[in-house]
Amino acid sequence: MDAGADGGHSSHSQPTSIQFPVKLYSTATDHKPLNEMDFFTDKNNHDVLLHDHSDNYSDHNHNDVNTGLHLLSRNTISGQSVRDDGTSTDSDDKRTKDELEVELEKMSIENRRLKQELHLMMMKLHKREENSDEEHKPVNEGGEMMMMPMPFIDLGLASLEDENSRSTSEGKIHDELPRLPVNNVDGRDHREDVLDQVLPCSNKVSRLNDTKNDGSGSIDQATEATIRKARVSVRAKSEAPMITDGCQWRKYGQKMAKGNPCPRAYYRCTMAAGCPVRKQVKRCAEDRTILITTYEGNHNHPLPPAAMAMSSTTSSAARMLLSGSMPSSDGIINSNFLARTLFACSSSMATISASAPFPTVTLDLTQSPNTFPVSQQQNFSGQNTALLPQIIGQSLYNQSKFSGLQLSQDTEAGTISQLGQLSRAGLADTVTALTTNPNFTNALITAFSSIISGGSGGGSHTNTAVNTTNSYSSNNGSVNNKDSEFCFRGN
DNA sequence: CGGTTTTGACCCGCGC
DNA sequence: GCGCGGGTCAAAACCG
Repeated sequence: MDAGADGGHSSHSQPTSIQFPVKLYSTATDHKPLNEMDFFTDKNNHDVLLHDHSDNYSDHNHNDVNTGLHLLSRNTISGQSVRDDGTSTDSDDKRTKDELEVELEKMSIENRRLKQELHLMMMKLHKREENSDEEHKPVNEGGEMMMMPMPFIDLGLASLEDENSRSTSEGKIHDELPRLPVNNVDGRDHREDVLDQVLPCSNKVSRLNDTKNDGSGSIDQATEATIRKARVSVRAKSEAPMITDGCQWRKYGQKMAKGNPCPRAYYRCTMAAGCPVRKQVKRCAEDRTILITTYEGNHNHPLPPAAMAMSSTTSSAARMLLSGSMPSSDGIINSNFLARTLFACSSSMATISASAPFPTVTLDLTQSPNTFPVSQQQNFSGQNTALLPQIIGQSLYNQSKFSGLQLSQDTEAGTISQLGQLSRAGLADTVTALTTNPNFTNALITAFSSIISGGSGGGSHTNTAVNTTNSYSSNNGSVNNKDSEFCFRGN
């Protein structure tokens, strides 16, 4: 068999009894196959998102793994260089225990801060419910902070794909969220509100797309099909047969792809029964050191933090693509719009392929990310990679502000339908404004770069490099309305 | 023994 | 209608 995507390596067998999220995250790390490219295992920090550092994560197996990464980015841990194989340089040895403790303490503080923020959101929600005339239950009778399963920050297609089923039989993703009191004035489950507050922009953008629920639905069948088929592809240099993205996968097929001597492997998510997420893993025909992983669909179950990073990031990219793919009121397919915009802002980061069978966002991590503006690097340097979903969510949010997108924070009944009634042209403008601003794409790529640096090198505080040539020249790529593929190159 | 991988068969959409 | 290619199924083999 060709040393292709599959390579006869098994996805890690993991306990079917899931004690989310700690158990899974820990297990995924500990049982990582040695020949698997680990994108998201961040050895020094992780779960500041919602969990204490003092818990189970601390006993990660820190075996050095030769990921086979040939990443061009410069890996750093708190400013110190590390080799690509994840081992530290000599200077690392000089790090004192105190320094590590200080770092840990910083992360703990950040963890607490985020917890407080979440708690505040929950309290806010609770307060709003108290103000209603309806009888209600406290958000959390124990008075403790409510732990939210990870999917609540999933920006992904689930809201599009699965809300379809929600309207009829209560979508699974929605039900994965903890039950908040539903007996509100509007009778609406206010988990929606929590979603809004955690990621104000991205989720509302998703709802802009989701016009089916409010009866004003105007997304036709073709668009729905496009939505379901939208994919996010990640290109990365790796000799490993597969990247570790925090999820469990089961291989269900392999095919020889036309024009590629390397087989394409098909995987489905096995973290939950009936999870619709699939991924394809193949190698680039031109450069077999490049591993191409394509994700489709969205998880219908809680994800470990490591998986959230990938899920949210790819979903954000997909969201952007899908937003741009919506037919606008003036009849222009906005993928054109988006494509032109991307070209205009950065040809080095955006290429378009008409060969993709489905709308595909490609995150190209095979190039050096060292070409971002210093300001942007500084924005993300030192960010905890476990915060990637927030980084991207914030990125989306910030860019929406830049673009003048002022989506109502109001979560009263009817808001969703109001959002759904926003004109498509307005959405197109929003998407365009979003993507016109190079900060967004830079942010996305930088965040990914941080992940890679962190995952391969074990560093948590990854600084992107110093070289800051940011070229935004034009490109002569073609645009295909139906089969657009946007490729963000960290070049 | 249960879960995963392998691999040929099958299905389906698309272009001619 | 036919062939092709992508994607999935499912039985057998494999593995821990």
